[in-house]
Amino acid sequence: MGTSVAPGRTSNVVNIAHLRQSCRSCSLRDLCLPLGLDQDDMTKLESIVHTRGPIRTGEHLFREGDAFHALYAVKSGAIKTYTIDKQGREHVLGFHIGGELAGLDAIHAGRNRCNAVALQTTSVCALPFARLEQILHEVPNLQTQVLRIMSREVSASAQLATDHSAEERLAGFLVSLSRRYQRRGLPAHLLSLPMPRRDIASHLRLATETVSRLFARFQEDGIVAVRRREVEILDPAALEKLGASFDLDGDDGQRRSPQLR
Amino acid sequence: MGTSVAPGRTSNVVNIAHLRQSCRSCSLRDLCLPLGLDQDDMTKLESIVHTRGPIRTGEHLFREGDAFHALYAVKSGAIKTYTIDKQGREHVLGFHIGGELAGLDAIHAGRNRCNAVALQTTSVCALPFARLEQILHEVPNLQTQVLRIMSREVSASAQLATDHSAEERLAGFLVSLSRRYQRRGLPAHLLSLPMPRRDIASHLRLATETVSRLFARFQEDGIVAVRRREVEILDPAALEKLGASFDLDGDDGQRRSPQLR
DNA sequence: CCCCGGAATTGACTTGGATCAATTCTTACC
DNA sequence: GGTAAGAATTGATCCAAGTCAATTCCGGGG
Repeated sequence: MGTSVAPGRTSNVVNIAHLRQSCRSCSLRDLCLPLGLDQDDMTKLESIVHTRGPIRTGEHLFREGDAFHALYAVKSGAIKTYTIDKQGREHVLGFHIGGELAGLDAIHAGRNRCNAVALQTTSVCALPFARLEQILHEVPNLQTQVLRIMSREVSASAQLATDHSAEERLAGFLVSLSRRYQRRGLPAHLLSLPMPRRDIASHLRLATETVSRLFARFQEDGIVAVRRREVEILDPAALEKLGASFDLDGDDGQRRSPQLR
Repeated sequence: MGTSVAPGRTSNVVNIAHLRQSCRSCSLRDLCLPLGLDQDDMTKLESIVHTRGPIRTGEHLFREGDAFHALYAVKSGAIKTYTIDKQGREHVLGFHIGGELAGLDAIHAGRNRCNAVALQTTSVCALPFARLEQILHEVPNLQTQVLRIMSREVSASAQLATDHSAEERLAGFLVSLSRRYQRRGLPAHLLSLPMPRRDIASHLRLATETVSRLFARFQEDGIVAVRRREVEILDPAALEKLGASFDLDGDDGQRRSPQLR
């Protein structure tokens, strides 16, 4: 797998040469790590990043138990992470769309704690962790970024834990997805979900049927319009009121002026 | 309790002078950040850390919305972190005992995302974040430590999310507490819980009554002996089997030889 | 020592969401 | 274009855990 795209002969070479300088011109530049880096810093980051060609739907990016050597930034497409418990049940831990980082939970144990599989054709940037750690020393802004991203991850799961009822959980999920789509530059009120109901259900610890019924209910109430995997948010305010969630980014819009230090 | 024992007049001065060099001699040295630091590195860390005298039961260490400037390492005692949702309900996010770090979720937003309150008389070390960030550049091992700790936090919440039934959640909670007590040097099979049932329930998203009933059930089954806040684990294996959880530290005992890089 | 108030337990009842079971809708492939 | 296989919806029933309501257990203060 790996870079074995369409099995073209030269594709590897071309890819790497082309993508080596991708951070600078990447459309996700403001989402992924490079936020606030100057040209020099960017060059350092680019020197370690390498893009992995399209991963097709259902292919795995990594598996639980694999030795950990890289973090992955999603460039396009979407992945889900999950574990299998002792009883053989799958638990979806999360979804990652463009501009989001996967694999952070592996740092601690030195091996991956979950499986990551593509929900669509997906391409990712691999950030070899050993090298990343080195340049974190040299590039203060990058260190800050990584710490902030990990911190956000911690907040996000705390967030999820506060939603109680099935209704709150699904509403919260849609609100969170909407925000992430927006950040990513996608329409915030017309979500095209990359994952099946089953995965949403597993992620929210609900039965598939419950998710389906809730979508139906939200639709009856005029909050959303659901067409299979396409969810149009008609009444964002109502949705936010249903979720117990607060804003993950802190006080609306403060994000531009990082309060740190 | 810290070192301020009897409330002497000069205790503050003495405290600070004494505690400035505490990391080196701290009994939590192997738990908290300093793991694997040499003398020089330790000195740097000590230069920024300062201990905060006893926080009494019910006193807050920080509150949601406060500007973030420090991480806190618990030296002795225990704290809980929680949020209040829009409906005014309290949600316990977690508990921190000696050797554990609180406030990691605040880095991202630049302000605290939750409240932290002492469950017992507690003393903590404050790590001013701005200065910590600086020395992370200079002390590679420390950076690694911080990344690993944050990563573990991420794994831990993923972990919690995989437990489904009430039984699994309480069993998992006890197993996790037991491991943390052990790491901290406390008896792993005789837990004295610093928190009331209500907090356990909130943390596990259960009703207090359910927690109570489950303790009763576990006791009937000979898995634990419960005497109010004292829980004796009689059959650790059975408890572990009940929780869906896997080992947070990865492959048993590897911890001494960090697999990273 | 007794009394008070919060913590914990125990019991009776209710309910949200799971489970089981069809049925319909989509998409992919002959 | 027809069919097969999975995805999603819808309906009927059941049960784990929540809620409501006492009761008991402690620890602290007068």
